[in-house]
Amino acid sequence: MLRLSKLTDYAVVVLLAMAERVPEPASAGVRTSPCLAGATGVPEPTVAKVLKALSAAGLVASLRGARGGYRLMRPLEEISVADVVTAVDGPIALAACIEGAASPCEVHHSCAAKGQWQLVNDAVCAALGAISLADMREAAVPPLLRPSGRPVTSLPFSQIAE
Amino acid sequence: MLRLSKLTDYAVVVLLAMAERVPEPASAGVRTSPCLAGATGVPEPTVAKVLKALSAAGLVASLRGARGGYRLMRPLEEISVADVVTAVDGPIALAACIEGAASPCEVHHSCAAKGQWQLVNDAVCAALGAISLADMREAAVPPLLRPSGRPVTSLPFSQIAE
DNA sequence: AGCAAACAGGACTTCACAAGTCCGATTAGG
DNA sequence: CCTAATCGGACTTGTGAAGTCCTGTTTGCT
Ligand code: SF4
Ligand code: SF4
Repeated sequence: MLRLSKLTDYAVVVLLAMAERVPEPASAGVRTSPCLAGATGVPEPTVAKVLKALSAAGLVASLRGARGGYRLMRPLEEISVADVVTAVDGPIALAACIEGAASPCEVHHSCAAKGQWQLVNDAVCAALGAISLADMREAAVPPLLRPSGRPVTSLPFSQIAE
Repeated sequence: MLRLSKLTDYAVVVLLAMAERVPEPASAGVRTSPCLAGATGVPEPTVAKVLKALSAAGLVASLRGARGGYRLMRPLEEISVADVVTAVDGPIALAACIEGAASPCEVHHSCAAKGQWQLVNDAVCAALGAISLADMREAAVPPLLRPSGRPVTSLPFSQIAE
Protein backbone atom coordinates (compact mmCIF):
# COMPACT_ATOMS: atom_id res chain seq x y z
CA MET A 1 0.00 0.00 0.00
CA LEU A 2 3.10 2.15 0.08
CA ARG A 3 2.29 3.55 3.49
CA LEU A 4 4.95 5.25 5.49
CA SER A 5 5.36 4.37 9.11
CA LYS A 6 2.74 5.62 11.50
CA LEU A 7 5.52 6.94 13.67
CA THR A 8 6.53 9.27 10.88
CA ASP A 9 3.00 10.54 10.63
CA TYR A 10 2.94 11.23 14.33
CA ALA A 11 6.32 12.90 14.12
CA VAL A 12 4.97 15.49 11.72
CA VAL A 13 1.94 16.05 13.88
CA VAL A 14 4.08 16.52 16.95
CA LEU A 15 6.43 18.92 15.20
CA LEU A 16 3.55 21.00 13.99
CA ALA A 17 2.12 21.06 17.48
CA MET A 18 5.45 22.13 18.89
CA ALA A 19 5.68 25.07 16.56
CA GLU A 20 2.06 26.10 16.67
CA ARG A 21 1.44 26.58 20.33
CA VAL A 22 3.70 28.75 22.45
CA PRO A 23 1.42 30.02 25.22
CA GLU A 24 4.21 30.38 27.77
CA PRO A 25 7.20 32.19 26.25
CA ALA A 26 9.06 31.84 29.52
CA SER A 27 10.18 28.33 28.61
CA ALA A 28 11.52 29.48 25.24
CA GLY A 29 9.45 26.93 23.42
CA VAL A 30 10.33 23.97 25.58
CA ARG A 31 7.60 21.37 25.64
CA THR A 32 7.39 18.14 27.56
CA SER A 33 6.21 14.82 26.23
CA PRO A 34 2.92 14.66 28.17
CA CYS A 35 2.14 18.21 27.17
CA LEU A 36 2.47 17.39 23.50
CA ALA A 37 0.59 14.16 24.00
CA GLY A 38 -2.33 16.06 25.42
CA ALA A 39 -2.20 18.62 22.65
CA THR A 40 -2.21 16.09 19.86
CA GLY A 41 -4.16 13.15 21.26
CA VAL A 42 -1.37 10.69 20.60
CA PRO A 43 -0.59 8.40 23.55
CA GLU A 44 2.30 9.67 25.64
CA PRO A 45 4.72 6.78 25.23
CA THR A 46 4.44 7.00 21.49
CA VAL A 47 5.13 10.70 21.59
CA ALA A 48 8.17 10.05 23.74
CA LYS A 49 9.41 7.48 21.26
CA VAL A 50 8.99 9.87 18.38
CA LEU A 51 10.79 12.63 20.23
CA LYS A 52 13.67 10.31 20.97
CA ALA A 53 14.19 9.54 17.32
CA LEU A 54 13.92 13.20 16.43
CA SER A 55 16.45 14.23 19.03
CA ALA A 56 18.82 11.50 17.89
CA ALA A 57 18.59 12.92 14.39
CA GLY A 58 19.24 16.42 15.64
CA LEU A 59 15.93 17.90 14.61
CA VAL A 60 15.00 18.74 18.18
CA ALA A 61 17.12 19.35 21.23
CA SER A 62 16.44 17.63 24.52
CA LEU A 63 16.88 19.30 27.89
CA ARG A 64 17.20 16.78 30.66
CA GLY A 65 16.42 17.05 34.29
CA ALA A 66 13.49 18.71 35.99
CA ARG A 67 11.77 21.40 33.94
CA GLY A 68 13.30 19.76 30.92
CA GLY A 69 11.68 18.88 27.65
CA TYR A 70 12.19 19.21 23.94
CA ARG A 71 12.78 22.22 21.80
CA LEU A 72 12.94 22.29 18.03
CA MET A 73 16.20 23.62 16.71
CA ARG A 74 15.34 24.86 13.25
CA PRO A 75 12.27 26.79 12.16
CA LEU A 76 9.97 24.39 10.46
CA GLU A 77 10.35 26.23 7.20
CA GLU A 78 13.74 24.53 7.01
CA ILE A 79 12.55 21.08 7.94
CA SER A 80 11.60 18.96 4.98
CA VAL A 81 9.43 15.89 5.02
CA ALA A 82 12.42 13.85 3.94
CA ASP A 83 14.24 14.90 7.08
CA VAL A 84 11.45 13.63 9.27
CA VAL A 85 11.18 10.39 7.36
CA THR A 86 14.88 9.68 7.54
CA ALA A 87 14.94 10.62 11.20
CA VAL A 88 12.17 8.23 12.19
CA ASP A 89 12.19 5.44 9.65
CA GLY A 90 15.81 5.48 8.68
CA PRO A 91 17.25 6.19 5.28
CA ILE A 92 14.95 6.09 2.30
CA ALA A 93 15.63 2.89 0.40
CA LEU A 94 12.75 1.68 -1.70
CA ALA A 95 14.43 -1.51 -2.90
CA ALA A 96 17.05 -3.73 -1.32
CA CYS A 97 19.79 -2.67 -3.70
CA ILE A 98 20.27 0.98 -2.84
CA GLU A 99 22.53 1.12 0.14
CA GLY A 100 20.35 -0.15 2.92
CA ALA A 101 22.40 -3.26 3.39
CA ALA A 102 21.61 -6.23 5.65
CA SER A 103 19.56 -7.75 2.86
CA PRO A 104 21.55 -8.18 -0.34
CA CYS A 105 18.41 -9.32 -2.15
CA GLU A 106 18.88 -13.04 -2.72
CA VAL A 107 18.36 -12.71 -6.46
CA HIS A 108 20.68 -9.80 -7.06
CA HIS A 109 23.08 -11.84 -9.13
CA SER A 110 20.60 -12.47 -11.94
CA CYS A 111 18.59 -9.30 -11.71
CA ALA A 112 18.48 -7.09 -14.78
CA ALA A 113 17.24 -4.10 -12.82
CA LYS A 114 19.84 -4.22 -10.09
CA GLY A 115 20.81 -0.60 -9.74
CA GLN A 116 17.93 0.91 -11.62
CA TRP A 117 15.88 1.67 -8.56
CA GLN A 118 18.35 4.39 -7.73
CA LEU A 119 16.62 6.66 -10.21
CA VAL A 120 13.25 6.19 -8.58
CA ASN A 121 14.74 6.52 -5.16
CA ASP A 122 16.32 9.84 -6.01
CA ALA A 123 13.08 11.09 -7.49
CA VAL A 124 11.18 10.25 -4.32
CA CYS A 125 13.85 11.83 -2.17
CA ALA A 126 13.66 14.99 -4.26
CA ALA A 127 9.89 15.07 -4.00
CA LEU A 128 9.97 14.65 -0.26
CA GLY A 129 12.83 17.05 0.17
CA ALA A 130 11.05 19.79 -1.74
CA ILE A 131 8.22 20.02 0.76
CA SER A 132 8.75 21.66 4.11
CA LEU A 133 6.59 21.38 7.16
CA ALA A 134 5.59 25.00 6.74
CA ASP A 135 4.15 24.07 3.37
CA MET A 136 2.18 21.30 4.97
CA ARG A 137 0.82 23.54 7.66
CA GLU A 138 -0.49 26.27 5.42
CA ALA A 139 -1.42 23.84 2.73
CA ALA A 140 -4.98 24.55 1.86
CA VAL A 141 -4.00 22.50 -1.19
CA PRO A 142 -4.47 25.50 -3.47
CA PRO A 143 -4.18 23.99 -6.96
CA LEU A 144 -4.05 20.25 -7.33
CA LEU A 145 -0.30 20.15 -7.38
CA ARG A 146 2.32 22.80 -7.56
CA PRO A 147 4.49 23.08 -10.69
CA SER A 148 6.72 20.38 -9.20
CA GLY A 149 9.86 22.21 -10.19
CA ARG A 150 10.05 24.62 -7.30
CA PRO A 151 12.50 23.47 -4.66
CA VAL A 152 11.14 24.96 -1.49
CA THR A 153 14.02 24.06 0.73
CA SER A 154 16.47 22.80 -1.87
CA LEU A 155 18.56 20.90 0.58
CA PRO A 156 21.42 18.85 -0.86
CA PHE A 157 21.02 15.15 -1.35
CA SER A 158 23.93 14.36 0.91
CA GLN A 159 21.84 15.56 3.78
CA ILE A 160 19.05 13.25 2.78
CA ALA A 161 21.34 10.30 2.34
CA GLU A 162 22.76 10.78 5.79
CA MET B 1 12.39 2.45 6.26
CA LEU B 2 9.99 3.56 3.58
CA ARG B 3 10.47 0.41 1.58
CA LEU B 4 7.98 -0.52 -1.04
CA SER B 5 6.65 -4.02 -1.13
CA LYS B 6 9.02 -6.68 -2.34
CA LEU B 7 6.31 -7.89 -4.64
CA THR B 8 6.43 -4.56 -6.43
CA ASP B 9 10.14 -4.91 -6.86
CA TYR B 10 9.70 -8.33 -8.38
CA ALA B 11 6.94 -7.03 -10.60
CA VAL B 12 9.29 -4.56 -12.20
CA VAL B 13 11.94 -7.21 -12.62
CA VAL B 14 9.47 -9.55 -14.26
CA LEU B 15 8.16 -6.88 -16.59
CA LEU B 16 11.65 -5.99 -17.69
CA ALA B 17 12.43 -9.63 -18.28
CA MET B 18 9.29 -10.00 -20.33
CA ALA B 19 10.23 -7.17 -22.63
CA GLU B 20 13.93 -7.84 -22.84
CA ARG B 21 14.08 -11.38 -24.10
CA VAL B 22 12.14 -12.47 -27.14
CA PRO B 23 14.19 -15.37 -28.52
CA GLU B 24 11.19 -17.11 -30.07
CA PRO B 25 9.07 -14.65 -32.04
CA ALA B 26 6.64 -17.40 -32.88
CA SER B 27 4.85 -16.95 -29.58
CA ALA B 28 4.46 -13.22 -30.12
CA GLY B 29 6.05 -12.44 -26.81
CA VAL B 30 4.06 -14.89 -24.74
CA ARG B 31 5.99 -16.09 -21.69
CA THR B 32 4.99 -18.60 -19.08
CA SER B 33 5.45 -18.26 -15.35
CA PRO B 34 8.17 -20.91 -14.96
CA CYS B 35 10.02 -19.43 -17.91
CA LEU B 36 10.10 -16.01 -16.29
CA ALA B 37 10.97 -17.55 -12.96
CA GLY B 38 13.99 -19.21 -14.50
CA ALA B 39 15.01 -16.04 -16.28
CA THR B 40 14.84 -13.85 -13.22
CA GLY B 41 15.69 -16.20 -10.38
CA VAL B 42 12.55 -15.40 -8.47
CA PRO B 43 10.69 -18.47 -7.14
CA GLU B 44 7.88 -19.56 -9.40
CA PRO B 45 4.93 -19.15 -7.00
CA THR B 46 5.94 -15.60 -6.33
CA VAL B 47 6.16 -14.87 -10.03
CA ALA B 48 2.71 -16.33 -10.50
CA LYS B 49 1.35 -14.17 -7.73
CA VAL B 50 2.85 -11.08 -9.25
CA LEU B 51 1.52 -11.91 -12.69
CA LYS B 52 -1.95 -12.40 -11.31
CA ALA B 53 -1.96 -8.94 -9.81
CA LEU B 54 -0.61 -7.46 -12.99
CA SER B 55 -3.21 -9.15 -15.14
CA ALA B 56 -5.95 -8.04 -12.77
CA ALA B 57 -4.76 -4.48 -13.25
CA GLY B 58 -4.70 -4.86 -17.01
CA LEU B 59 -0.99 -4.34 -17.46
CA VAL B 60 -0.49 -7.78 -18.93
CA ALA B 61 -2.86 -10.09 -20.75
CA SER B 62 -3.21 -13.75 -19.87
CA LEU B 63 -3.75 -16.54 -22.38
CA ARG B 64 -5.18 -19.60 -20.75
CA GLY B 65 -4.83 -23.20 -21.71
CA ALA B 66 -1.83 -25.08 -22.97
CA ARG B 67 0.76 -22.97 -24.73
CA GLY B 68 -0.67 -20.10 -22.77
CA GLY B 69 1.14 -17.52 -20.77
CA TYR B 70 1.34 -13.81 -20.24
CA ARG B 71 1.89 -11.03 -22.67
CA LEU B 72 2.38 -7.39 -21.84
CA MET B 73 -0.18 -5.15 -23.44
CA ARG B 74 1.54 -1.82 -23.59
CA PRO B 75 5.13 -1.09 -24.54
CA LEU B 76 7.03 -0.45 -21.37
CA GLU B 77 7.69 3.10 -22.43
CA GLU B 78 4.08 3.71 -21.46
CA ILE B 79 4.18 1.90 -18.15
CA SER B 80 5.10 4.09 -15.24
CA VAL B 81 6.38 2.96 -11.90
CA ALA B 82 3.23 4.32 -10.31
CA ASP B 83 1.19 1.93 -12.44
CA VAL B 84 3.12 -1.05 -11.17
CA VAL B 85 2.92 0.09 -7.58
CA THR B 86 -0.81 0.65 -7.71
CA ALA B 87 -1.31 -2.66 -9.47
CA VAL B 88 0.55 -4.69 -6.88
CA ASP B 89 0.31 -2.79 -3.64
CA GLY B 90 -2.93 -0.97 -4.18
CA PRO B 91 -3.47 2.76 -4.26
CA ILE B 92 -0.73 5.03 -2.98
CA ALA B 93 -1.78 6.38 0.39
CA LEU B 94 1.08 7.47 2.60
CA ALA B 95 -1.03 8.42 5.59
CA ALA B 96 -4.36 7.16 6.87
CA CYS B 97 -6.24 10.30 5.90
CA ILE B 98 -5.99 10.24 2.13
CA GLU B 99 -8.68 7.98 0.87
CA GLY B 100 -7.46 4.56 1.83
CA ALA B 101 -10.24 4.05 4.31
CA ALA B 102 -10.65 1.19 6.77
CA SER B 103 -8.49 3.05 9.27
CA PRO B 104 -9.87 6.51 10.08
CA CYS B 105 -6.81 7.27 12.20
CA GLU B 106 -7.97 7.22 15.80
CA VAL B 107 -6.67 10.74 16.45
CA HIS B 108 -8.10 12.39 13.36
CA HIS B 109 -10.44 14.59 15.36
CA SER B 110 -7.66 16.52 17.07
CA CYS B 111 -5.06 16.42 14.36
CA ALA B 112 -3.82 19.71 13.01
CA ALA B 113 -2.33 18.10 9.93
CA LYS B 114 -5.38 16.13 8.92
CA GLY B 115 -5.53 16.70 5.19
CA GLN B 116 -2.05 18.05 4.71
CA TRP B 117 -0.54 14.77 3.65
CA GLN B 118 -2.42 15.09 0.40
CA LEU B 119 0.25 17.47 -0.84
CA VAL B 120 3.04 15.01 -0.14
CA ASN B 121 1.00 12.17 -1.54
CA ASP B 122 0.45 13.99 -4.81
CA ALA B 123 4.14 14.85 -5.05
CA VAL B 124 5.12 11.22 -4.64
CA CYS B 125 2.54 10.11 -7.16
CA ALA B 126 3.88 12.63 -9.64
CA ALA B 127 7.44 11.52 -9.06
CA LEU B 128 6.55 7.88 -9.57
CA GLY B 129 4.33 8.60 -12.50
CA ALA B 130 7.04 10.53 -14.32
CA ILE B 131 9.35 7.53 -14.57
CA SER B 132 8.63 4.77 -17.04
CA LEU B 133 10.07 1.30 -17.06
CA ALA B 134 12.00 2.16 -20.19
CA ASP B 135 13.74 4.87 -18.23
CA MET B 136 14.64 2.36 -15.59
CA ARG B 137 16.02 -0.10 -18.11
CA GLU B 138 18.32 2.25 -19.93
CA ALA B 139 19.10 4.13 -16.76
CA ALA B 140 22.83 4.29 -16.56
CA VAL B 141 21.91 7.01 -14.08
CA PRO B 142 23.44 9.69 -16.32
CA PRO B 143 23.39 12.78 -14.10
CA LEU B 144 22.39 12.37 -10.51
CA LEU B 145 18.81 13.28 -11.13
CA ARG B 146 16.96 14.59 -14.10
CA PRO B 147 15.54 18.14 -14.03
CA SER B 148 12.51 16.76 -12.23
CA GLY B 149 10.14 18.80 -14.36
CA ARG B 150 10.03 16.56 -17.40
CA PRO B 151 6.96 14.35 -17.40
CA VAL B 152 8.07 11.28 -19.30
CA THR B 153 4.72 9.63 -19.53
CA SER B 154 2.53 12.43 -18.21
CA LEU B 155 -0.36 10.23 -17.33
CA PRO B 156 -3.29 11.91 -15.58
CA PHE B 157 -3.70 11.55 -11.85
CA SER B 158 -7.08 9.93 -12.22
CA GLN B 159 -5.33 6.96 -13.67
CA ILE B 160 -3.05 6.80 -10.70
CA ALA B 161 -5.89 7.14 -8.26
CA GLU B 162 -7.72 4.24 -9.83
C1' DA C 1 -12.14 -38.27 -27.06
C1' DG C 2 -8.57 -38.19 -23.71
C1' DC C 3 -4.43 -36.20 -21.74
C1' DA C 4 -1.22 -32.80 -20.44
C1' DA C 5 0.08 -28.07 -19.77
C1' DA C 6 -0.83 -23.69 -17.91
C1' DC C 7 -3.68 -20.01 -15.77
C1' DA C 8 -7.26 -18.35 -12.05
C1' DG C 9 -8.55 -17.89 -7.60
C1' DG C 10 -8.45 -18.59 -3.09
C1' DA C 11 -6.89 -20.12 1.58
C1' DC C 12 -3.34 -21.21 4.62
C1' DT C 13 1.02 -20.98 7.32
C1' DT C 14 5.09 -18.64 8.56
C1' DC C 15 7.68 -14.87 9.93
C1' DA C 16 9.68 -10.27 10.35
C1' DC C 17 9.01 -5.55 11.54
C1' DA C 18 6.38 -2.06 13.62
C1' DA C 19 3.59 -0.46 17.50
C1' DG C 20 3.14 0.03 22.06
C1' DT C 21 4.83 -0.50 26.96
C1' DC C 22 7.97 -0.63 30.53
C1' DC C 23 11.74 0.40 33.87
C1' DG C 24 16.53 2.29 34.70
C1' DA C 25 20.02 6.31 34.10
C1' DT C 26 20.69 11.26 34.29
C1' DT C 27 20.20 15.95 35.55
C1' DA C 28 18.18 20.40 37.14
C1' DG C 29 16.13 22.26 41.17
C1' DG C 30 15.25 23.02 46.12
C1' DC D 1 22.31 16.42 49.77
C1' DC D 2 17.87 14.89 48.40
C1' DT D 3 13.93 14.92 45.45
C1' DA D 4 11.49 15.15 41.40
C1' DA D 5 10.92 15.20 36.75
C1' DT D 6 12.74 13.92 32.50
C1' DC D 7 15.45 11.38 28.90
C1' DG D 8 17.45 6.92 27.43
C1' DG D 9 17.26 2.35 25.98
C1' DA D 10 15.38 -2.44 26.32
C1' DC D 11 11.34 -5.40 26.20
C1' DT D 12 6.80 -7.66 24.83
C1' DT D 13 3.01 -7.86 21.80
C1' DG D 14 0.34 -7.63 17.52
C1' DT D 15 -0.50 -6.92 12.75
C1' DG D 16 0.48 -7.37 8.08
C1' DA D 17 3.36 -8.88 4.49
C1' DA D 18 5.71 -12.87 2.21
C1' DG D 19 5.64 -17.13 0.69
C1' DT D 20 3.50 -21.70 -0.25
C1' DC D 21 0.02 -24.77 -1.64
C1' DC D 22 -4.20 -26.57 -3.48
C1' DT D 23 -8.30 -27.06 -6.57
C1' DG D 24 -10.85 -25.79 -10.56
C1' DT D 25 -11.04 -24.20 -15.45
C1' DT D 26 -9.42 -23.64 -20.03
C1' DT D 27 -6.95 -24.74 -24.15
C1' DG D 28 -3.86 -27.23 -27.31
C1' DC D 29 -2.09 -31.49 -28.64
C1' DT D 30 -2.09 -36.62 -29.42
S1 SF4 E 1 16.03 -4.48 -8.35
FE1 SF4 E 1 16.83 -6.60 -8.48
S2 SF4 E 1 18.71 -6.61 -7.22
FE2 SF4 E 1 17.53 -4.74 -6.65
S3 SF4 E 1 16.28 -5.36 -4.87
FE3 SF4 E 1 14.99 -5.65 -6.71
S4 SF4 E 1 15.31 -7.82 -7.31
FE4 SF4 E 1 17.00 -7.26 -5.87
S1 SF4 F 1 -2.20 13.49 9.46
FE1 SF4 F 1 -3.42 13.41 11.38
S2 SF4 F 1 -5.46 12.65 10.71
FE2 SF4 F 1 -4.00 12.21 9.02
S3 SF4 F 1 -3.33 10.09 9.42
FE3 SF4 F 1 -1.79 11.46 10.38
S4 SF4 F 1 -2.52 11.67 12.53
FE4 SF4 F 1 -4.24 10.84 11.34
